[in-house]
Amino acid sequence: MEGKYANIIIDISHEKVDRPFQYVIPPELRSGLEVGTCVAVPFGAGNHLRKGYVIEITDRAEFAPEKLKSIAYAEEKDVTAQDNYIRLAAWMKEQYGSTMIAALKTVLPAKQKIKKVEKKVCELLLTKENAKAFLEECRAKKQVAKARVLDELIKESEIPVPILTGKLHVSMKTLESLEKQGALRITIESSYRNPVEFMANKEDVRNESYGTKKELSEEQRFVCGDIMSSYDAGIRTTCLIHGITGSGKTEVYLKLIEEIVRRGKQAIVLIPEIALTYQTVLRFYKCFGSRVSVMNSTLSKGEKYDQCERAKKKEIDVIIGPRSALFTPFPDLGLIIIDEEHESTYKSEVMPKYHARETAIKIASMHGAFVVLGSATPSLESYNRAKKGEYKLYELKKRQAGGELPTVYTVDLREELKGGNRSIFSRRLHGLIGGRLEAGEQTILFLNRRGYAGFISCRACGHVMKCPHCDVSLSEHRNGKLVCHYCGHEEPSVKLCPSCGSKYILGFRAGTQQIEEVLHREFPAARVLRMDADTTRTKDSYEEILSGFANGEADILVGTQMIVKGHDFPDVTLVGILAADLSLHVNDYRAGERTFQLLTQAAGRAGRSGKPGEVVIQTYDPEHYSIVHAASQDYQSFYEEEMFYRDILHYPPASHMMAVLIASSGEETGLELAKVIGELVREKRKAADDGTNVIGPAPASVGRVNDIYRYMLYIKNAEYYKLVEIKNMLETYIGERKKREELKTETVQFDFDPMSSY
DNA sequence: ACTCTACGTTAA
DNA sequence: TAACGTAGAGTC
Repeated sequence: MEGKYANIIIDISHEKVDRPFQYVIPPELRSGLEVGTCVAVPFGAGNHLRKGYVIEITDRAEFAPEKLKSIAYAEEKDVTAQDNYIRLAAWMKEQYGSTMIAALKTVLPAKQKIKKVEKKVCELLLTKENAKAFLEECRAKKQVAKARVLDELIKESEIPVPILTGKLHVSMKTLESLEKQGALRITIESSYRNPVEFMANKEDVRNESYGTKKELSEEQRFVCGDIMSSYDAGIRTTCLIHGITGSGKTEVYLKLIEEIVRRGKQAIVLIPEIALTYQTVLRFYKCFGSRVSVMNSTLSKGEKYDQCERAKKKEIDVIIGPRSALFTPFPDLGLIIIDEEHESTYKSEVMPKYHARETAIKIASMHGAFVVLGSATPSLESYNRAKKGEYKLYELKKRQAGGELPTVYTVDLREELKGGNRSIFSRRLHGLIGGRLEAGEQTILFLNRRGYAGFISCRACGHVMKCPHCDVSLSEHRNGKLVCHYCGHEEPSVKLCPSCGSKYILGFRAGTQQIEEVLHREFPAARVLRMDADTTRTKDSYEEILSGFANGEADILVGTQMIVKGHDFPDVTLVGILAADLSLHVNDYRAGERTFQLLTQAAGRAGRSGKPGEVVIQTYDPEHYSIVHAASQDYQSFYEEEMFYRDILHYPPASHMMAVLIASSGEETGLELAKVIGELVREKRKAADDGTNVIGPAPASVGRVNDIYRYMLYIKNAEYYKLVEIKNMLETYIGERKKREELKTETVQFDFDPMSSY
């Protein structure tokens, strides 16, 4: 790449210098320099040579050119892990439309707070008498700080540095000077803490009931064997394991990791944060002991840093964690496993809005590793790729404990209304709950209100108000109008159902709290646990409720989607899904897919340990394909029907879609810019004639945040790289207008194949 | 992280 | 007022 200047991030862990600095590229380095290259540059007043990373090469001087210094030299092109990760950051910036800094920050392991982890200790080297003499000498020289230190050290010969610098107000300089004079020594004790050992203490590890190494079933053995022999043959194709709920995917993961570790490689296991529980971690700990570690959001930066260091030094072979664990710097990475691959938490919500699946595949290809995806309800994206042969598909069709899949009843709530039942519980569900209480078995009641966004539906016939252009539900605005958040289509609110004329057409309101109250009224003897955002403020309370329920401390658990993930409840034989429609009609094209996933996962909770399970799905729309196929536990049919709709409407994975968020402090200026951008893309693409489809602009569903107005554009194209081209074009366009100071508060953000609605 | 600078303290 | 110490700013 041509360019006179290089923007460089200095390798110093301090927020104040955590930004690019521009340097002149000397002629002899013109050819050999690229983004990601490690260079040495003079930095600061002392012009000390420091390590840095090239993040951009440009012709534009962004700083007074006469003040620019020159790069001293470029590091030899050794393929260190670090360089790999810089290149990964550059890839993410390009793929997902982010700043280089943001990409680097997500990719590079936390370097900060090293001091807190390293325990620095001051140790007196002189004898007490000599020290006293030296102390007097310092007093004489008016070196009060030094005197203070010596005074303390005479009392106690070993003192941690933070105490000296903190309480005694002594600078590091003073201590160093004392060290030079030979009065004391500063020693660094670095102590790693292993969060797994911390978690998995005592009897639990020896307790056999927590599923130790079981014999693999024939199915499981076949999958492991086939994957490993492909690996040994040098094949690195991504694998998708589609295994029904309870088919024992974790056993397959454990076996695969064992094989990979035996070959001297390391493995990363990604799980949705919500499923990262004591139970899960313990299973891995039992297999790999202290060679496994956890990464999660409750760890401090220092602890995260520890994990990275241990990974680099090969002190661990396996790391378990959420999305961010992807960037654990293993030197010989062999395998990345993504469990519950369809989960939307694998897509980052902040810049860079990367998807863990694609990023994992990129990382794997950089390391000669491969990726295994696993789910009972694979995302349409993954299953589509498996069908096209891009991924290798494996199926696990048998339940591990030999149990049958539960019996599913679909209850039509419209019929309940006709029959005069206005309760939250249908008569069937009510009866079954009573039966379970008598039999002493457990029940889970599930309210899937994720992304619930005020859709309007008819209680009598189930009709839902939809956009005539986008096939997503219309949302009710405060001004009473119904709005589509993809294209901006607006229509007045309705009093009577346009389909059947009933006046019972309105939004849906019910919370876990109301359900709990009704339960107390109807089943006074039942012990009820409730789990939602209110009752799980802290991480521990979440764990407490789940394990409490698993241990039989309650008869009924009421909760939102958090209860259907991860935990095994052997005594649950009834699952009630109270309003399956809630997740069906959010204003998002993935609503059908999400509903199918939630229902299947929830139904899979019932009857896990041999005892037969029953599931009741309550809905106003029993004919909807998501509900029908979830009830019959038929992924294949669901996939085909959903894919048919995606094809027609060019939604992912049939096509790719880029969401463009335009934010501005001005209501008009924002809309104006959104329109201009829309037209710009339309013009350019009409000329190219490549099937690009521009939708909008429309106000975002949260149209104003902190007095910033937000507008959305959606751009669709079958080719991902075409969208990247458009993104790059828009980035330059915005950059130029910013430089001419035509744009000030306006910002533009991109989200590729979005998982969340705006 | 390191250096520089400006300001504060202190003992003569 | 020098000499020492310290807090804060800036680093292309």
